Order: sequence, then C-alpha cells, then structure tokens
Amino acid sequence: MEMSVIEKELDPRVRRTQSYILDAFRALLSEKAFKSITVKEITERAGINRTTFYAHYQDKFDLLNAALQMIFEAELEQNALNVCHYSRENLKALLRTVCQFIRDSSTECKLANSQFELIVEKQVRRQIQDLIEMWLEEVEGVRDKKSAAVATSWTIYGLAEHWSQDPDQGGPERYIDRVLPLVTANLPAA
Amino acid sequence: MEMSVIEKELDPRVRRTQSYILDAFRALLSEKAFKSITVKEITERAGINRTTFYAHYQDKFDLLNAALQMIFEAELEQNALNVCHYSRENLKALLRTVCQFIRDSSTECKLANSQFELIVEKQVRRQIQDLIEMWLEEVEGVRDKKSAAVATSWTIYGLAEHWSQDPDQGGPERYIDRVLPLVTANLPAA
DNA sequence: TGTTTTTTGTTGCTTAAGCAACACAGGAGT
DNA sequence: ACTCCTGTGTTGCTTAAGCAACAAAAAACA
Repeated sequence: MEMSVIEKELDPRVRRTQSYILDAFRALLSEKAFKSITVKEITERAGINRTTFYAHYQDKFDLLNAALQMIFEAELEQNALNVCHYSRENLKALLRTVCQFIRDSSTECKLANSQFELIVEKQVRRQIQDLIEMWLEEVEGVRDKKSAAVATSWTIYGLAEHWSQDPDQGGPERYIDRVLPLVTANLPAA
Repeated sequence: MEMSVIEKELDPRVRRTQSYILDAFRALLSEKAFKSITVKEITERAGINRTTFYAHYQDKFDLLNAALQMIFEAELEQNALNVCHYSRENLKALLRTVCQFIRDSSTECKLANSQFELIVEKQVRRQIQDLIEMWLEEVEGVRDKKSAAVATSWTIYGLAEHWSQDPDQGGPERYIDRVLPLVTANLPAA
C-alpha cells in the first residue's frame, strides 16, 4: 500500500519519548520564558533521562524548531489548509491562521526573547512558503513560483506579526480584508 | 537516608511499562469478562510489545494477581489501615473496606468467572491476613497470632462476600455492626 | 468431526533508554 | 579576583523494550 512514505512507522519508544518531551516543553513554555527553560528541567518533567534528550535534539533550540514544526503543521491541518487549493478564501484563512498563531504564542509563551521569536519566525515563515509553493504548483501562468512564494510568505508573516502587536479586539477579520491586496500583490489572480 | 528499603527505586522504563499494562488491564476489566481478555489485547491497548508483557508477568493470571496487590493495597492505604493499630473501629473499617471492594469489583468487572474470583479471594484474603498479623504484633496475650490472623481473614472475606451478594441498600454499616462479633470471636478484646 | 484462524509462550537479535561519570562553561555570591 | 554551584554536552557501558519468527495450544468455524 504505502499511501505516502511520509507516514514512516517509527519505534514506539521513540514516539513516546518525543511525546513526553514535547508535552513537557509546551507546558514549560506556558509557565516561563524560553530562555530560562533548561534541558534538565524539560527532561525532569518529561520523566526521561537527560541523555535521551540529546539522542533526539541537539539542544533546546533544536527542540523549539521541531516543536513549532509540529504545532504549526497541526494548526494548518486543523484548518484543512494542507489539503486545499490556491484561492482567495484560502489565502485569507492562511493569514487568519498565522495571525491567531502568533497572537496565541505570544500570550501563551511567557515573554519571548529575541532568540525565541527569531526561531518562530523562521520556522513558521518556512511552512507558509512551502504551503504557498504547493498551491502555486497547480496554477499556470506564474513565472517564478519560488520567488512569489518567498515574497508572499514574508508578507504574510510580517502583516500577521504587525497585527498581533496591536491586539485589535474582535478578531482579525477586518484587518485581513484590508491588507489582503498587499498579500496578493505578487500572486496570480485567484 | 533509606527511609525504608520497600521504596526500591526502579528503572523508569519499567515503571512506565507496568503502568501502561495496569491501566490497559483495568480498562479492559471494566469492559469485558476477565476470561475473554487476551494478552494480545492488553498489550495492544497498552501500546507495548507483547514480548515485553512476558518480561513482567507470566500470564494474565499473574497480572491479575499483581493488579489486585496494588489496587487493594491502595484501598487500604486510602483508609489509612496500613498505618494504624488494632482496635474495634479499625476492624470495622477493614470489614467495610473489604465489603465495598468486593461489591465494586463485582460490578465494575464484567461477570467474573470462577478463576477470576478465586484469584481475587486468595490475594485479598492474603492481604487481610497480613494486615491483621501486623496489628496483632503489638498486642500482648495472644497465643497463636498467625492462626488468629488466618481465621479472621477468612471470616472477614467470607462475610464481606456474603454481604456483597445481597446488595443491601444504604451501605454495609448495619450489617457490619451485626456480624462484628463473629469477626472478633478469635481476637483479643479491643 | 476436521480444518482454518487466533492466541500463546518463547527465542535470538536489534535498538532505544537509562545511568554514571566526565570536562567544561557560565552565573551568583563572597 | 575567587570559589561554589548548576547546567551543558558527551562518553562507554548496562538494561529494558521492540521485533520477527517459531512451534504448540486453543478457539472458532464448517
């Protein structure tokens, strides 16, 4: 069968260990600043040996990367953005998702240091880029899809972050409608 | 320090595995008859390899024994019966605990087969016996403490089982008061 | 009844997790 | 400056868990 090789079956022990680490990490992120979280703390809360941590991640920055990978990916999946096509509505949904994600992570995660935010930005923007690139694959008449995806991912993240800094009450809907033209500037008509 | 050697530190992997097995087993017991539960089922629900099960228990009967050990012990601890002394009140509390335990296990565990009940009886009665033996250690003037504990443990279990078969509404209190003399028949005055 | 199918224990081998110990880096306080 | 302390990566070695495969028992089914 092999629906997709993406679904690699991996050792149940590894699954569990990573799950413990992720859970502990997310819990700690909601309690204290990323920079003040230690690997020792993570492993103690996860109930695993510290050595085991290093068998999975290089350090806590690496872990943050992997965690964001999973968390934001799950966010996209929840909105079915990973299984749809290029459209104006989906672009709005994407922008909305990013807005909410950044807002939530800045409230849930105790005062994010600059290192932290840099990692978040890089990882999330990368996923936005990949998604848009995937969308554009089945759209004709775009000269440089890669560059368009890059530009748009920066635009989206930037706009979302800007919005999240000024917590507009009542959801990002109005904001999204206003700035959507900026997002689609480098994209084909949808 | 070594408060007591009873608290043996054991490998976290072992702790987890046993915890998974116990949880899965208790969940299954609340869903179906013990005799229809398979080791394969337990390990699948526990998310562990079947081979690992046999590294901890001989078979599902062995597991039932170990499970009862922990569960009933926890029940005793909850009523602080393991850290108190011989008295009329504590005897009543013990009898009450056994009554409730047997009633609960016969309702929570789907139709207990005779094998099942035999194991329960043996294991629980053993713990009752040990407890009473411990109580009697600090009581003077008892000739054969061991035999007294044996006799009383059988009495208590038998009376509790008898009560649980005829579910007297409103708790076992009245029943306990009535039969307490039978329990204390082989015991020193308290 | 006889014949599949499932479950059971058990085996040898692989891999992940635990553990103790280490040198080293950074911070806190004196 | 200094020590003291805590966290960091990393190492070699031990132990537990995973895995595939097996024969035999038990269940399920015809």
